[in-house]
Amino acid sequence: MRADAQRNRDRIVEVAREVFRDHGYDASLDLVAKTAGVGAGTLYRHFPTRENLLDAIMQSWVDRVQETTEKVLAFEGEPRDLLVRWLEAYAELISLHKGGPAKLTAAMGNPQSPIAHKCGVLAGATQQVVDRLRAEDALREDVDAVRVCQLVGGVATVADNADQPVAQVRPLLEVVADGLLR
Amino acid sequence: MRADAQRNRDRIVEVAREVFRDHGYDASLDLVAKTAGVGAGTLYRHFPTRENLLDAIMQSWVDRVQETTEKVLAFEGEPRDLLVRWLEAYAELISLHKGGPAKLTAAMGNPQSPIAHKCGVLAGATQQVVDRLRAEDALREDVDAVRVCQLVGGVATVADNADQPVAQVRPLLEVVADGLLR
DNA sequence: AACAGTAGCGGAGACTATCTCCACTTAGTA
DNA sequence: TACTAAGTGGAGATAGTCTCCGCTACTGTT
Repeated sequence: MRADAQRNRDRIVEVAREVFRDHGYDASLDLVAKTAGVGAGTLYRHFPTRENLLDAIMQSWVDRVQETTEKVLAFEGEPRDLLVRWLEAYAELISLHKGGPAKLTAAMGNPQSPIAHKCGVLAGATQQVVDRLRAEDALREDVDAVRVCQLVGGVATVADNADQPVAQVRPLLEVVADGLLR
Repeated sequence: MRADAQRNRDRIVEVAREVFRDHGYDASLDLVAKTAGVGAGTLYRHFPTRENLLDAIMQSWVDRVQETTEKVLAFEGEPRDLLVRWLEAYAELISLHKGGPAKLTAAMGNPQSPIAHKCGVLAGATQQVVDRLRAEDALREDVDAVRVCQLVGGVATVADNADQPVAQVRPLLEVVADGLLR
């Protein structure tokens, strides 16, 4: 990629992050372009869809997921504790942006989605948690990582839609955790 | 209201129901107007916002909720059976329209919403189920009707976002049910 | 340093959806 | 039948998405 194109790309991502934070994820993309000082065509060439742009913005989010994941997986203790910790971490991670829970949970089950691969870390970590609980025979038989993600995703989506802070759904996550365990 | 205005109103509601079913909740309102054979102005005078129109459409939905509710509440059997039946009925009822789970679950916690009062029947029925389980001391202490609604709403929302049929989330509802019970 | 070739740019404008305005039509009434 | 105000419809204002293409200027070559 040419140097000036790279500069524009970076600038668009940087500006978009601010615009989306200030105006919500529905903000006009033309506004993003104008604020970044580029034409609409330039924005759309770099990011054909809104999702592609979100994808780029989320790169820093992926780093954060990685970090949190390692922390939780390092935990050695009761299965229920591990599970609750993971569910909470998961809910928090997907709720960092308004609209995140719904978007990420939908992307999780749809490999076509441009942000699907960003979810890989989350899916992988959930799988690891499931494996550990399975090894200790603490989990229901009919449960897999996908279902865990769906359940937490659902709870987080509800909180997000109601403009509630994620912290407030802890009791729901405990219910989910107890339902997941034997 | 003048007779012709009433006719137009009824026709718009009838047509909108079909259009929304076929094209999703985001269908163009101008399309609804055109299909109903009225001008956009007529539609917007009767229903200033999209939500107002949805509200009108949902009247028949309320009737259906009432009916289903009575059926489930008439069930006499094991607490877990009752709960699972209700969770399934609930999920199905809020999933009748694409986008319904998210909209209804959000409205459930927001009394300002134009469709909030439509949820009264659902909330009431859930409360009745909770009361019965509570009487039999089958429910966790920290659980109330609101939380039950949030959990099922979340699961249904995930299914809806992923374009899965509601029937497919039965296992998730069982997990939720087991988590809710003592 | 000058040049050529092309990657990349910008923004006008096509397209679509929402919603308003007001000249015109028609139901209800006397 | 004639009056009047409730009701209508659809053109057009406004706003967002996305494309097209003539022009600009970056980069590698000489």
